[in-house]
Amino acid sequence: MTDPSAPPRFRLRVVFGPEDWMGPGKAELLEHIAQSGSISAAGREMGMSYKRAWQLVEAMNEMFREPLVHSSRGGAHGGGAVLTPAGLAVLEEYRGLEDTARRAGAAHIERLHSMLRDIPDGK
Amino acid sequence: MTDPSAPPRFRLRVVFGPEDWMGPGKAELLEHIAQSGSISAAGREMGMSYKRAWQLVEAMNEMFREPLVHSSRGGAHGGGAVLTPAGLAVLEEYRGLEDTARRAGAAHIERLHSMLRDIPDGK
DNA sequence: GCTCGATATGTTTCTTCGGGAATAACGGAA
DNA sequence: TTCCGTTATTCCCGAAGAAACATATCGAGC
Repeated sequence: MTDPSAPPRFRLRVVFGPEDWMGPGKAELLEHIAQSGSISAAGREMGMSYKRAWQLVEAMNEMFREPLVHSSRGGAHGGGAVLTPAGLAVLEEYRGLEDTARRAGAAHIERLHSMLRDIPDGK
Repeated sequence: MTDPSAPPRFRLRVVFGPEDWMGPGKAELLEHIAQSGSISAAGREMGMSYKRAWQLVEAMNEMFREPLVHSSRGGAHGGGAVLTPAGLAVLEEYRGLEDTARRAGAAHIERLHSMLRDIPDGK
């Protein structure tokens, strides 16, 4: 989850309620599902157990009016999962939020960064 | 930590490295220390153990070039803690970042919010 | 109808995190 | 010099959550 090699500068979680929130992990999971067409493959790519990946998917499917991920069992390759239009919309909205917030707060972040003891890197 | 009564809409963590980050909890702790003049009182007010509060203070003091909290033992009332100028600066910078990011992303958040299954409240 | 790969779900084990208790140090004030 | 309330630090333990393991289910294709 927390990538030790290239740490993200910015983590943003939108909290709607005690059980309902949208954050970086879920967004990344949606992206991997969209790309791989599989929950298990997405989890594997993220170093996340299938169970946890599935739990996150279930949580997202329940918190939004329409499910974000459509999954199917059996069949030619055992099954798979795809993003619904709602899933794609939520993902893009979240990514847009991240970009917007990051750009708007860049000056603040830079100022905080410059106050650190050991600056990890100039850029 | 997660307030059940009035859930915040927005949680923002600036990650500088695996060990170094600044988030809502640390910011709130700084505020309570500034107000109460005591680490233990601040922790108590936040429903946080003294141990944890102190650990967070230590982490902040080490990650920034200058310590954010100056603490002293003994004396008239047993001791206390105050924010250094650096502490005040970091706090204000973080709050500024939060405000800026929240305002900039308000439209995105509102759109995500409207896609929820059960909208907690109209406003 | 058997196989295969992925979804779906339960069970058990393990690790991590934080709380709580216990203790020491400190220094002004009575 | 004794008292007091806070900082500082260590140790033990329980709860929470993730990981690991174990099955069951499904459906196209062979």
